[in-house]
This record gives sequence, C-alpha cells and structure tokens, in this order.
Amino acid sequence: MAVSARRGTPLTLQEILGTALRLIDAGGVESLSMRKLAAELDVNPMSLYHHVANKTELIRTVCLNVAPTLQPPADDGAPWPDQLRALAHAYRRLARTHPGLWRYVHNHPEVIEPRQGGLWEVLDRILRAAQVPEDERERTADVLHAFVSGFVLAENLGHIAEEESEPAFDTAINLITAGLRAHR
Amino acid sequence: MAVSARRGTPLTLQEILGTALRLIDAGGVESLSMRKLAAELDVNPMSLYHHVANKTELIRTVCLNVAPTLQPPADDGAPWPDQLRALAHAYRRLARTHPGLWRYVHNHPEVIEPRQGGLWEVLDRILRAAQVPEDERERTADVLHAFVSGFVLAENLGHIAEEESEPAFDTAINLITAGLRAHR
DNA sequence: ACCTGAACACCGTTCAAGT
DNA sequence: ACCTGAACACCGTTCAAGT
Repeated sequence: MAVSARRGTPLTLQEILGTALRLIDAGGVESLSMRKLAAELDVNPMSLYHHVANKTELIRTVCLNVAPTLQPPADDGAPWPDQLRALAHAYRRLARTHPGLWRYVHNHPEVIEPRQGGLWEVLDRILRAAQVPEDERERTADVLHAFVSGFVLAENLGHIAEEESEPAFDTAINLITAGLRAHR
Repeated sequence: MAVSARRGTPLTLQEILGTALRLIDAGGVESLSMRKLAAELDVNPMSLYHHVANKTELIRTVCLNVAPTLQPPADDGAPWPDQLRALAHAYRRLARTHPGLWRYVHNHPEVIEPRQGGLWEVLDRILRAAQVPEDERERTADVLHAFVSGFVLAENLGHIAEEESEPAFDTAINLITAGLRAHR
C-alpha cells in the first residue's frame, strides 16, 4: 500500500492536476515547479513522477483538461456578426479565467494540436454565413483567430488599460465585422 | 589589470550583448543562460556580473539595443492603406529577424515601456489620414497593434503554414483597411 | 579595476531502495 | 503498487579573495 507518511490519503492524478491549475492560476506557468507542487500536496517531489511522466506532460494534461471549458456558443440563428462577437467573447472569457495557462497555450500551440474544441467549426460556419468565399475561408479563420488572440493577449499582459477594455473589445470586433462585410 | 587567464582581451559590454543576441537568435531567450553565455565568451560566469546587474537587465539591454532597428517608413505621401501596409511589413520584418527576442518582448511589454520607436507616432498619423475620429484614435491604434502582433506571433510560432504566409498577411492587412474604411 | 572559485538556494529528473 | 532519499546535472547570484 505504502501511503505517504505525511498524508493519510494516496495521491491521485486529479489532485495533482487540480493543485497544479491552482498554482498556475495564482502565479502563471513560470511559477510552477515540481518541487513547489509536491510541497503544496504535502508529498515527496518524486512521488509526482508516479502519476505523470514529466513536467511538460503535466502542464499539457492540465491544458487538455481546461480546453473543453470553452463552450463556443451554438448556432442560435442570430446574424453572423452577433455570433462572431459571442464566439470572441467566449474565447476571451476562458482566457480571463486562466490567464497564465492561456498565455502558455498561446505561446506553445503544439500542446493543443490539432485545433481543438468546436471553435474552428463554429468560426467556419460564421465565415460561411458572412459569405467569405470557400477558398479564403481557412486563411480568414487563421487571421481572425490571430487577431482576437492578439487582442486577448494584449489585455492579458496589461497592455490595455482596465477601463479601456470593453470599448477596445468593441472596437476590435466592429473593425473585424466591418472588414468582413466589405470583403464580401 | 587582471585580464582573463583564458582570453587575451578584456571583456566588454558590447561583446556580451552581441553574443547574447546571437544565442537568443539561435535558440530563443529560454535557451540563454548566464553560464552558457559565459562559456561562449570563454570567461568565468561571474565575470558577466561586472558588466551587467543581472540576467533580466542583460536581456532588457539587448532588447533596447535591437528595438531602434525598426525603422517605421517615413511619410512618402502614399495613400494611407499603403502606408499602413508598409508599417506592418516593417514590424513583421523585425520580428522575423529576431524571432526569439521579439517573442520575449511581446510577452514582456514592460521591457520596452514606454511605447518606443516612431511606431506609435506613425500609426497615429496613418489613422488620422484614415479619418478615424480623434477620440477613437488611441484605442484603434491599440487594437491594430494587437491585431498585427497577433498575426506576427501566429507566424512566429509556426501556426501559419509557410506557403500561406504571404497570402495570409495580405488577407490580414486587407481586412484591417476595409474595416477602417467602413468605420470612417 | 576586473576577474574568479567556492558556496547557496533553487531547478527537473534518474535510480535504487524501502513498505 | 506506491512512495522516498540520495544523487546528478543544471540554474542565477552573493561574497570574499585574488591580480
């Protein structure tokens, strides 16, 4: 059995992932160390390696657990600009809930490869509704994703003042929809 | 005098900065360590601290040295969409010359605070030419910067396929100019 | 003035040993 | 099966000592 001397309960993967996410939310991925995580769990650092191959895989697992939290809004029949705004809003919300983790994923996109979550399907549907020609749709989706995540990252890093946040988000979405409309 | 036993020449700040930039260009900021840098310079790790306060300050100095390399194109009287494209192009070029360093700055904007380089002045001039109303100009500049750097980061991270790079850049710029025009 | 070696407080991870 | 301690190869940085 060999339960930890310092704890009554055996260590579980869920416990590890939960605590890791908490530490990441608190101080960003940079602040997460295997040794600190183990201390937080009141366990020997090396015990973690019985549940997880290494640090990279641990972070990746945390990411893959959080990713499905993004629930891209379903097609409610609203005009496409409204749906685009709603999608961007959902994306931004997730980023704000886990800023450190989101920043990590954004800088290590390979972690979540291939493009996960209904996000890309929904985006494609919206671009179709916006009558973006088929041969430009994927490219346009890439560009829009880069634009919105660029904005979200700017916010995340405090590059955009708190009280400017909402009006700037409006400006961003309006610019995109106006651009798409003109492109039609 | 006390010149290094292993080297004939005394260590200079310029030499340190140059080698640091070379290592960063080769492997990103993550791969730069004081100890590796010292080894590359054939010097004791601790000698570096005679020329530089610490690692963060070293990287910051490298950044501040590279930043002026961005020469935002001067006002040549061309239509504003062309000037906007040229500005974005210059920005993107710098990012491609030093991908690792650019990524670092982009994720640590405080390094270059306040907004450096003629970039922001030029951007403001262009938005004026595009007849963006005065009270929206700063906000719009923030959004455009976030958009373009979002795109550049996506490229930087290999999120956009090599052969898609140029057409995607076109799509990005066209979307922005179309959006600005409609907003007028 | 400039350089250095030893030392400290951190990392991630391997491996052999404990229950 | 699960946990652990000692050990290794890395970090950044301080400090006292060398020339």
